[in-house]
Amino acid sequence: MTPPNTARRRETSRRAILTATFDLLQEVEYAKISIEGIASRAGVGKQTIYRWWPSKGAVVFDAFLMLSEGAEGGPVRLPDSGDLAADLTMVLRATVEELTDPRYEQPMRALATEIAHDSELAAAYAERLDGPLREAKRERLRSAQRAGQLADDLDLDVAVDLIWGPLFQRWLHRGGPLTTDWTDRLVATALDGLRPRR
Amino acid sequence: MTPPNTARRRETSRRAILTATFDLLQEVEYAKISIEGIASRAGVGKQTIYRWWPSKGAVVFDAFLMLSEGAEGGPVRLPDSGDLAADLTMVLRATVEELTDPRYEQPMRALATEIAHDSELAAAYAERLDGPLREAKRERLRSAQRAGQLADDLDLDVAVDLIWGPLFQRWLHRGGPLTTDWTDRLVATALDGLRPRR
Amino acid sequence: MTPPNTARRRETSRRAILTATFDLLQEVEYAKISIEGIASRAGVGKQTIYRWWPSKGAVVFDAFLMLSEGAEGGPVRLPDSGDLAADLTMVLRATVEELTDPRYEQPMRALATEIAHDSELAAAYAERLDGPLREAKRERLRSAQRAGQLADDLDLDVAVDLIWGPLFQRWLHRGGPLTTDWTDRLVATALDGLRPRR
Amino acid sequence: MTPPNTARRRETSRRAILTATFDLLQEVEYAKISIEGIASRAGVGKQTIYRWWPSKGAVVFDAFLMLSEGAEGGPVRLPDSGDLAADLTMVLRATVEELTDPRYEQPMRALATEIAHDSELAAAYAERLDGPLREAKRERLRSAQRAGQLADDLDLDVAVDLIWGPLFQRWLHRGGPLTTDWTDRLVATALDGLRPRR
DNA sequence: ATATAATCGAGACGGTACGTCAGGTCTTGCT
DNA sequence: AGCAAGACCTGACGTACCGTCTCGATTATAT
Repeated sequence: MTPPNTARRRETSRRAILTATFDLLQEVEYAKISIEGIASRAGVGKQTIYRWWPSKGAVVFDAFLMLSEGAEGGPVRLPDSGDLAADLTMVLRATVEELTDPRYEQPMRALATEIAHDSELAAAYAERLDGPLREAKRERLRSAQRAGQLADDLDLDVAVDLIWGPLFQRWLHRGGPLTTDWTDRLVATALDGLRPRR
Repeated sequence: MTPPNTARRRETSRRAILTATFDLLQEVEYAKISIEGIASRAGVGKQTIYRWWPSKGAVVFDAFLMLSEGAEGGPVRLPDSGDLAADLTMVLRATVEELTDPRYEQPMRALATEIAHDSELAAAYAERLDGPLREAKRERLRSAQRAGQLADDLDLDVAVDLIWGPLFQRWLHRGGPLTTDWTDRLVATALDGLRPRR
Repeated sequence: MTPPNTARRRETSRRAILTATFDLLQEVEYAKISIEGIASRAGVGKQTIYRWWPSKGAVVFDAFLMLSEGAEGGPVRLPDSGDLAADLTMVLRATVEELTDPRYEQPMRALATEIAHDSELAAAYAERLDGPLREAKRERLRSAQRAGQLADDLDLDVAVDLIWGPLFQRWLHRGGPLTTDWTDRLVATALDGLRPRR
Repeated sequence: MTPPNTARRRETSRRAILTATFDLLQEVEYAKISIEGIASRAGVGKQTIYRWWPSKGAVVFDAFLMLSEGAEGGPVRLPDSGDLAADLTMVLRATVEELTDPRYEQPMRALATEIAHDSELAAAYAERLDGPLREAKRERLRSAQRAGQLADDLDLDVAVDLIWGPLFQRWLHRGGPLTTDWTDRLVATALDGLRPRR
């Protein structure tokens, strides 16, 4: 994602570009964001963007990366109180909070749709951004599995998809309101399954 | 979605535009499709598009609508052999087939991302395109519920999300390969839930 | 200038079009006047204009024709007090008045430049609009010639051009201010010639 | 007539645009010339035209300017054989030749009518294009005046208008054929005046 | 008085050009 | 060498009009 020799690269320009990008994402519709706009907002020549990023999506992606690296101190962990249902409920509620936060909603939709169209970006996303988070989710489930709260033969990847897939889908496609009621039922249903339990 | 008086509208132009749109969606990346391109491909003046549709997304949407209306004869129904697991497995495999069909993949990604950015479009999608299909899904589950195969207190809407949400999410975000193996495990896990039975 | 059978033609529409045209000429730059604009201002279908006039210039021309026919009662005559210099001075001052009248300046510039580009229109202009006026000018000079105030062998057509040519030229090309001082000197110089007398 | 900083301007583009403009003026009716047409003929982006010229008329004007600057070597001078009538006759015949030359007629009509509608352009024309020529005309007359061939109190500006005004007027408004016979009579009448001598 | 046919208003249509915005490349000095 | 600045060619935007073409709904004779 950064072709030439990084040595002489000016760090201040890089940060200015990524910050300007993220700021713009919050302010205007994604489709209306332009390289020119980013450059002028960042006080940077267009060439400086084209030199270091192959596409607008890549800039957006790096803007998120910068943000997440800034936030992070050490590996991500999901809460583990021993009560899986309670922990999941809490995490999903927090996720909903973030997804509907006006500061992040538009930028995240932008990232999501860029990924949908660009498989290289999708791979980078899977590795750099989603990877650690997904591992944390898997880890929390593994812990529950060890505690006998989940089926032994459960495919943890499928399980992660089963819980978070519906949430992201509903959010991205506006399938309905993201209420706590809904997330709570989602967790319960995923844990118990559709079939009647005795 | 169609502002002026529809009376004098020329049906041949309308069809030409929608057909051209869908054809283009298969050939070139969505972002590179232009109103100008659609108009010239359809042999139509640009104004004729701007007169009847408010945005590129709306045209794309109507192109899908035309397609689905053409295909449909009566209400959509999911197979009902009495064996829910088998039926769902089959339907999901077919869905995967469609989602990865080169003719439809790009157009459907385009539609999905347009919906993600335009809530009006999302509403129209929910009502006109996804609505009947979702009702069919719910109906199949209701039938199973009546047969005692699903929990009595199951929220069918959540159930639908639980099965199809992960699928669409994995497809759209390229979360991994869409193999029959994965869909089969998805169905099984959704039906049984994450918790151990017995 | 009016092709089909004039019998069934609606006179009210014709007048509305010509009036609207002349009004528009006063209000907006000639280049910005459109058939659509005239039609909508006149409350008339575009086809009604296209049916009866071959070009925008022709409509403008007819608008002038209508005006001049309205004004006229009998043939045009220039004043003839017996004092040619005085009469010409007066007439030229009046002409300047008209050429710089804000109600007429723009429309007349429009007509003048249409004529410059369309020789058919120029012929119609020469015959219907300029013709009678030019004949009146010639007649006034002929009268002076009979009175021995002009050279016997004078070509009256050249004489008319010599007096009014410079005026129109200065007006149309904005060669300088059209003051009474200038017109008076023009008349005097034209009458006496450039060469020294005696 | 040239807004931004001229420093970075590409001279090749400028010349291509002006040349293309002049060429087009010879080929097609002025009203049918478009910025788009000029740009494509010149192999230039439209923006490059809009960047440096405010209007189509300004481009046309500069095209003429380029031509006249190319032709010129030093200040313009009218022939001075000592015989004013002969010299003027010759010059007017040459002017007629030029005005009716198929290469220049349409372009010059275009320039003339642009000037008629745009007073800024008219001012630029008066200063840059017509100015030197008019001074040459005045100078020739001044020389004749010194030689006692013209009245001492003659206003040379009026005199210039008296000779060339009728010519341009007849040409632009197609007032009649531009024969040598007519121009010769024009010169004679202007010199002698309308009043009888002796 | 009624049929009948041209004219009318309205405005959709396939086009062309408008003047603007942005994309991505290239060039020019400055640091 | 990287950079800010910005000119350049390209292509698309959304709008305004072009001149043609239906549509009913008036008229104004010609039956």
